[in-house]
Amino acid sequence: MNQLILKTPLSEAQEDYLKQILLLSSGGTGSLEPTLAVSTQDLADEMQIKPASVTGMLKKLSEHGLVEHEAYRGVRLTATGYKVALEVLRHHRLIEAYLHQALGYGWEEVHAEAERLEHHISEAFEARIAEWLGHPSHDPHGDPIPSAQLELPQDAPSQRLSSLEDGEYGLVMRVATQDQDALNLLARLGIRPGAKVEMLMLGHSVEGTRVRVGEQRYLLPTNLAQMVWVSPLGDEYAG
Amino acid sequence: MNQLILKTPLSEAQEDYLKQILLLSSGGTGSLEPTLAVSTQDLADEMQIKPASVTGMLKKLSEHGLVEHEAYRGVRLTATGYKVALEVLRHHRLIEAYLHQALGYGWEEVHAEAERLEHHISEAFEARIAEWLGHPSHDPHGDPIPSAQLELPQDAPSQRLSSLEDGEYGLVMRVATQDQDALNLLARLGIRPGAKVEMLMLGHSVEGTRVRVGEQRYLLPTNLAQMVWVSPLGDEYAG
DNA sequence: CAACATTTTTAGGTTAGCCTAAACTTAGGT
DNA sequence: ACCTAAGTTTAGGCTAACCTAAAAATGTTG
Repeated sequence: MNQLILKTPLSEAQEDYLKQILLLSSGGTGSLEPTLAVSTQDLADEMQIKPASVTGMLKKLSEHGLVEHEAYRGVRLTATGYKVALEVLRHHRLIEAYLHQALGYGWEEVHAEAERLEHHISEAFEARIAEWLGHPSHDPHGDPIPSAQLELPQDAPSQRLSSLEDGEYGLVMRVATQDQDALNLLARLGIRPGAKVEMLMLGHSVEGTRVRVGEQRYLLPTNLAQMVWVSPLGDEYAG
Repeated sequence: MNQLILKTPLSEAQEDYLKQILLLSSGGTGSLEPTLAVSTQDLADEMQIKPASVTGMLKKLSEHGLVEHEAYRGVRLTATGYKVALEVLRHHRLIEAYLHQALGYGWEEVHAEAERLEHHISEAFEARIAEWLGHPSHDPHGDPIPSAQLELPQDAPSQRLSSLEDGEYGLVMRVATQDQDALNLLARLGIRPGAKVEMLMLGHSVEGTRVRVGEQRYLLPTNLAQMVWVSPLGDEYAG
């Protein structure tokens, strides 16, 4: 319903740039407010292309009024660019939710498929799957889905699993990575949105982060523990 | 299941060429046996591009061993090219069926959406929607869907609606056009797979083709009546 | 069977989006 | 304040898939 009207329809590459600028500028906290400027390098790393190619594309996006690019100082989304990025993100996350709930994909499997489909569905398709899903506010990774009006749901505050105190319990709210191997591992351990995780005593060490999920104890690489966002439960919820 | 392994993954454009060569070479009869060679001109017309562009692409497809192109004499699919074309067609028609049955699209609306999606779904997605649908043999237009092994269902013989005798009844089996306006008109009149149509007395004239659908009588442009394939029912099934 | 209209190919050009290599900021350490 | 490393931009290339214009092959027809 919120079909944005632009002079030129955007290419797949252009949509991906805008989406990545949004994700990087909001710093992976899930809040999606485009605060910081994003560097050419960071975009290049994220998109697996060379910085020189990024510069070229930023010039084009800038001419189209979708970003503001100050040479050597990074790039920011304009109001229009921000809306387009949210629209792409809405497509992506609705598709993830649909693949999971309607077609039985595992929550860790949906990203790659959504990544390709997000650029090729119509507004009608978006509307129909949103309807089927009951207009969900979050995707299977716990990421917020912009509404049809491109507004973001208000998320309860959460913290990284790695920041829980020894003995503290957390309810997993988000798994914030797109790395397929990381997703596979976390899925295998049962660390997914809705799961309860305990930070073990002496849980923080150079060897990693020690946690309990269900009956099992795991030594988790700390960088993985940083990708998992939890809402603390207090020790009384043990079990 | 039947993921074809090719040295180079094909581009969207290449897949479209192979699909169109298959559809044109089987002459729109629905049988999908690649009998005739296809001319550069016909491909150019169908795909809305210039003949010169077609020649260039045929050269490339020929180098990849997907078609045999004899200069000035048209093009044919090789065995490999035929399989790829069937795979693309399977994607297309499964998607059409899924959009219709799972997401409530009208049968006349599904083509455009499927046209874009067919190139961007994984084999896993194909398998899941095929499963959900119960491995259908035909899409919402009545076109046959190649099986996962790329075999085609055996269709009962049918004839064009325009070839029914005066007073004869026909059961609509296929609506063989991709023209959106033609589809809209036929859908509005209730002429869809499964519908029963009567050829009226004096039904054939230069003004068009006169038919009855349900309670209503229509003067149908004859070219539209030629797109509709029916299985004759005999007059006794009146009503 | 020669001439012409049609079809097809060739030759050369465009745009999008990537690349490499080299030149140019900018910022940090002393 | 300078010098260097890191980050960025410029310049020049490449490929895919389209285009136009002109040349060449085909086949139909008088």
